[in-house]
Amino acid sequence: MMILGLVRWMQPVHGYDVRRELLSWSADKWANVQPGSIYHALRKLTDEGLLRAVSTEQVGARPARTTYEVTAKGVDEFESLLRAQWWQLHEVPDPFVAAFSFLPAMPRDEAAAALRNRANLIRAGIESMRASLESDWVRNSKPVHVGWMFELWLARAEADMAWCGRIAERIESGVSYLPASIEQAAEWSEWKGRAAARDNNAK
Amino acid sequence: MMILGLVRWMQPVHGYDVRRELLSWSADKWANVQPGSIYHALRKLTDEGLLRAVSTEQVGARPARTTYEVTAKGVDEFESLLRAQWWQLHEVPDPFVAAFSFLPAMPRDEAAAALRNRANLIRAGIESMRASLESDWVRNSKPVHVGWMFELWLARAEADMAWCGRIAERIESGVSYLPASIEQAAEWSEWKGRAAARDNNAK
DNA sequence: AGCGTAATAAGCAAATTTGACTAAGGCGTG
DNA sequence: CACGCCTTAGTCAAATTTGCTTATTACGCT
Repeated sequence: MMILGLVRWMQPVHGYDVRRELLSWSADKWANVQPGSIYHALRKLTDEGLLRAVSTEQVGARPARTTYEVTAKGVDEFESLLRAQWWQLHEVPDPFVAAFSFLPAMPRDEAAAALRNRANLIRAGIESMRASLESDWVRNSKPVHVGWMFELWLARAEADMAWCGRIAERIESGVSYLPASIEQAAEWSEWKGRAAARDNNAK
Repeated sequence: MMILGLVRWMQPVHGYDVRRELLSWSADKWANVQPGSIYHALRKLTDEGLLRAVSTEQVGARPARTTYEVTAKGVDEFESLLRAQWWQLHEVPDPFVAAFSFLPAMPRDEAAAALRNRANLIRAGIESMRASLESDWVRNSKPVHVGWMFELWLARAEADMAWCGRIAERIESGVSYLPASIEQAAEWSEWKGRAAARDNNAK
């Protein structure tokens, strides 16, 4: 719950403010927060005594907005949550890795093409990110650690891109997917058959 | 839903088989699947007509186990799901990045220490991964693309580790977090105050 | 032979997340 | 000035995920 952190930073705030801030950081991508979850989180945190509802204003006949503040307990909880992320390593689930584990289900040429495509998408991302890193806007108006986050993103993206290229080459080189011992051969043979069939259709 | 892919690969299977396979790949880490979700997913996929329940056996008085198979529709759906992951780039949410965005809330020395610690944890992971990559067990009994997945993991981990080191140095060097233009200074001043207070307590 | 532990197979309630939906107010514009 | 369209603020049901629980049977050990 890094919503807590945001409330702490922006307090006092109402839900819609939090939502806009999250969207402006496009945090729906790298955090785990879609707009819909915010209000639930705010209420839950209030029930747990980490937040305090400060006031409820109403402008015209629009939905009333409730403003929140962090309690002392909330600050403590936030600090401990924060430290959990700083000091511990949490593997992040990556759907691409999951999909890659089904490599034998893809025709060879499609797999290689998809990896090259992926490398290009990543390259495009890298270039636009590098551009904004060097733009005056980020350099002058954002705290420097925002740039550092961009650097992390860049480093990971470059590693990914290089890997895609290497693997695409190996797939194109036609090496067998089978392990050195041939026992497993039978397990994958059905898929190999299907993939081969598609290879033939494609040509 | 890569459960579908597993069922396709292992069919016919019952839930517990899928669960064991997932755990043996420790897929609860890199996929988004805890054991509890499997049975729900199987039932949902069956309702949608992607799977078909084949039989229900019972051994002794233990819970009856239901065996599933993939339907033609299920195969189609799986292929399209698979391609969505191969051809498109999906940013993955990383809680560490979220936590790092709150850097100004951490005392400088703790932030640097945590990053160095993180680098060490990653280094340990890299070493054990490199060991299993070179072990005969993986080289001989697993399809080669499993090794390739390890390589991706290694490449990312090395990028992360290097970044942690660089950033720890910068934090220790005492550079200001503030952007070049001083306007924003006020916004962060409260946190700076707190962090500085803790810096003083620590010494 | 008895006892504790692990494996077998799933179920379920509760927590979380998602995505779509409301409904009024303001603003530009033809 | 009437019209669409965007912004404001938040709700809600449905989908998903999680973690815990149940209740046999098999196995190892003394």
